Amino acid sequence: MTTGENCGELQVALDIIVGKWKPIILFHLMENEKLRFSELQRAIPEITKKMLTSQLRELEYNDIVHRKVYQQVPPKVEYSMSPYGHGLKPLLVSMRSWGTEHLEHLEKLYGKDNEEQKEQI
Amino acid sequence: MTTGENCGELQVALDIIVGKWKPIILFHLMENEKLRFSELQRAIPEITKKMLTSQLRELEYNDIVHRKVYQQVPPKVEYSMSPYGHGLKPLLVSMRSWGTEHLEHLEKLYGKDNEEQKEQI
DNA sequence: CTGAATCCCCAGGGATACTG
DNA sequence: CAGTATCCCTGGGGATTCAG
Repeated sequence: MTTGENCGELQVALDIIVGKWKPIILFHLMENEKLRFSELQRAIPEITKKMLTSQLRELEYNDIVHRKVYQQVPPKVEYSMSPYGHGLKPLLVSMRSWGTEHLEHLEKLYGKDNEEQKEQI
Repeated sequence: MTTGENCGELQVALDIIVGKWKPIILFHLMENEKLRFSELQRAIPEITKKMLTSQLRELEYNDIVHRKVYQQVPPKVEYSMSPYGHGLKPLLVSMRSWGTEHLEHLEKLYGKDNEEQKEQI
């Protein structure tokens, strides 16, 4: 087996949770059970409808989130983690804690004002 | 605590391993102990020098990989996982296995020919 | 051999307006 | 309310060239 051969699978996993908005969307859905489209919008004020829609659609395609449409007027749509999607939570949590520790590590390396140094790359 | 508040940490973790080439670079370095610049190039033929350099620089800044320069002519540079960087391996491996399982899951959902359907999003 | 510097392109997002 | 549809712009990468 050549090295890095099965790296595509990692990429697959990344594609699910990468995207400017997917992480925050996922955390909101992890902590809130059910959220309407407008609730997600209010929770993430900077996101546009277009982006929210597309990110949710991708997550839905990957069976991470479930989309429940209430046939009524005015429309009502609820998003939630799918049963399968819950299997992603441990990974999400692990990544978040690694990120937290990494921030501290960077601080040790470069000091508190590491933002400027980051620019210099 | 408002929901999604600490999502930035997840983003931090993602920024490390995201990038078209970082995953494959990391797997090569995980499995090979030490690799020269040109060896990485040969291992990943499609990558350009520019990209390889920039991705390695970012990984180096984050103390994931170590860069050892031999002061000699012709130049020789060896890249390897840093001691700290090894702490990322479990996460990488977890993500890869999740990715593997997810591919099977998608296959169950959409069948073997899921590439076409993916286009339809 | 290991990069740095330039130029260039296009797809991923943002802003805005419209619709069932 | 929950999206589409359009237009537009930026920057992440690719190709190529130069350099120590």
